[in-house]
Parts: sequence; C-alpha cells; structure tokens
Amino acid sequence: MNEAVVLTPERILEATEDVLRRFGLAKATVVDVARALDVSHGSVYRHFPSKASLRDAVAKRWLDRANEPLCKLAASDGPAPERLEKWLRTMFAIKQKKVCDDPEMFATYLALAQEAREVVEAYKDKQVDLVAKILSDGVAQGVFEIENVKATARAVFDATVRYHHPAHAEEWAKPECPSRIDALISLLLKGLRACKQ
Amino acid sequence: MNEAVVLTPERILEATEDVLRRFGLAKATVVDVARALDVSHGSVYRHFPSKASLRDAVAKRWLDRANEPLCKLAASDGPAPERLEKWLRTMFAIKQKKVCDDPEMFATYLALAQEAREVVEAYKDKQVDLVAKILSDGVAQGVFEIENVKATARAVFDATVRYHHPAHAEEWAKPECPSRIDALISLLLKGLRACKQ
DNA sequence: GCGCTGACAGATTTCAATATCTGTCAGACA
DNA sequence: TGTCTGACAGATATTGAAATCTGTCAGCGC
Repeated sequence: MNEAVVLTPERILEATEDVLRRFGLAKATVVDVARALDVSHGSVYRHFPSKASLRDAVAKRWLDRANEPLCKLAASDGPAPERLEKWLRTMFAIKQKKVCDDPEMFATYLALAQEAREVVEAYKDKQVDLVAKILSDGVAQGVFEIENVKATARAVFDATVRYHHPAHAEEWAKPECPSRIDALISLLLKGLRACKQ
Repeated sequence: MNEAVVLTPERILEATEDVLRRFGLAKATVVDVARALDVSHGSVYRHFPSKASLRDAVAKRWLDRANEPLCKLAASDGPAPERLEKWLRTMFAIKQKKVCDDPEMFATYLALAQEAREVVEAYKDKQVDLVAKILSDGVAQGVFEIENVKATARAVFDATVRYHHPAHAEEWAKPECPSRIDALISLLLKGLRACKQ
C-alpha cells in the first residue's frame, strides 16, 4: 500500500502532464504540480533539478509515445517506396491528430520546438534515422538509387517540414493540403527511385 | 517646390518603412509616422484606411523589391535545371541577407507571415508561378518530366520551405545548413529530371 | 539517516491605474 | 471645394506596486 504514496519521477511526470494539459504551458507552475501530488514543491526539486528539466522530460515522454507507430513502420518490411510513403503520411497524421486532440500539449511542443531545445533535436535525429533505415532498405531492394543515405534521409525530412513542423500547423487544416501532400510525396519518391532502363 | 510637401501614399510608405526600421513592428505607431512627416495622424488615415492596411502596403513594397531578381531569373533562358537551382539558391540568399541586414523589417515580415495575411499569400503565389515558369521551360527542353507543372511547382516551393519561410530563420546560420541545402536541391532535381534510357 | 517540509531571497508575473494609441469627424484654412 | 487639423471615444499599452513563483537549504519527523 505504501508504493502508491512514494514520490517517483514517473508520478511527477504524470501529474505534470495533467497540469500542463489543464492550465497550459504558460500558466502551469511547479507549485501546481506539487499541489496535484499533495507534496511541497521542494520535493519536486528533489527529482528534477529545474522547471525546464521537468518540462523537457514531459515533452520527451510525449514525443516518444507519439513516435512509437513510426518506429514500428520503419522496422517492418515490404517495398521501401510504399513504406516510406506510409511512414510520412503516418507522421503527418499523428501531428495533425495531436494538434486537434491535445492542443495544450501541442502548444508546449511548439514552444519547445521554437526554443530549439535538445530534446526536440534528439527526437528529430531519431526520425531521420528511421527514414534512413527505410531508404537503405530501398537501396538493398534495388528500388532506390541514393549516393548518401543519411544526407538524403535528412533531405526527405527537410522537404516535408511544412507538414510536420508545428510552426506550420495552422496550414494543415486547409482544404488544398492533401493534394499538396500528394504532389510533394510523389516528387520525392521520383527523386529517390532508381531510373530503370 | 510644392510637390515635395504634398502628402502622397508613396511618401507615407517611405516614412512608415523608416519608422518600422527604427522602432520595430511592436513599437511603431501611426502617430510616429505622422510625426516623421510633420502632419497630423488624421492625414495618414486619409490615404490608408487602417494601420493594418498601411503595414500591409509597406510589406508588399518590401517583398516586391526583394522579388525582383527572382523574376529576372525566371524570365531568363538557359537549361532549366541550372536555372531552377540558381533560382532557389538566390531566394535562400535573399532571405538570409534580409534577416541579417534588415532585422526589423524581417520581424515585420515574420509577424505578417504568421498572421497568414493575404499580402504574403499573393507573394507566395507569385513565387510559385515563377517556379512553374522554369519547370515548363524544362519540360519544353525535354530535361524535365512533369505531369502537373503547377502542382509540382507548388511541391518544390513546399519542399524548400525550411530555407525560405521566416519561421525557420534561426536555422539558416547553422554550419550544417549549406550541405543540407545541397542534398535537398539534388533530391528535388533528380525527382524532376526525365529518366533517359 | 533519509525524505520531506516550509521559510526565504531574488526573479517573474499579475493587476489596476494611468497614459498612449487608433480611428472618426466636425470644422478651420487656403 | 478639397485637404488637413485636433479633439474625442473606445481600445490598447505601459507602469510600478503587490503577489506569486523558482530554486535553495536548514531542520523536522519517521
């Protein structure tokens, strides 16, 4: 019965995510988090050295959770072009869903992304690695023709920035968006494909 | 000697741009503009119906001026791939130069872009038309293989958003930027090129 | 001893009073 | 007659005092 009462980083993160969702990034305070856990705010500082580190840890958890389906897709097998297309569309869909369902957490993520914090950088690097995995599978399958897989994966990530970077989130709801995504993906796939003679 | 004293939209725009540069978008007021012109602020409202319309008109002038070299490039002749590459690199360079040389005006433009105002939309449409011009030249030359020129031009514009949208301006100074631009451009050009057998 | 509390200093945010700004318009002036 | 002014109402921004927050730490209680 005691373990439910012990103050763990995990419980703090849970509570912080709740508080962020309830009050938003701008209003949430460490005191609020402590209050939600029924402890003093000093105790929170025993587990996280600063408010920023707490915020970052919550963001990391949130990003990792969002990232899970993408990891699975990258690790699966099948023809690389279809897999890449599916991967990109899934990433766009995840982001778009988040911006609708969890706007406060998304605003937190947006703030993080704008501060260009290392949590987000690490997350992006992970994404690029997943793209690179699919691309190298494609090279092995003979369907892609790529000189530098890592750089090309980065280029694919950069080229699609409009549909996954939170700074562009307002545009995602526009009616012309899907067809613009189609055009972009087909241009990128054409650029990756080996020219068969 | 009288014509120098007449209050014209042109003179107001000139003064507004000065005031914006001096005080920044956040601080600049219509009263400041009027003071710079030595007239009452009521007179300014005789030529522009609102502060917003004045701000937009200044932005339009500024954008049009920045756009001039790109129009020339699109209208010139020569092999389309080289021309497209040159066009893109010129656009990136113009933006990057602006962000260094004219930070207050750039902040104004950033604010405009974030408000997604129609001035900026019109400007982007113009840019896409220029890309489309180069692409259709490429098709005529037999070096590009494109189903829908307009949609593809939009896709090229979207794919390069990271290097021309002001929301990403902070990233432009990073040392890895040039090689990422190289990778992106070469991927896009490969996607546009006709596969010769 | 170990984990937690609560008081504290300095930084940051809030809030309400005050000042400034936007946009209008009746009337001065040429 | 047509252009410009300056006073005005309502909206917005600034300011500084008070409240709250962040991060620390000596000490309490288990």
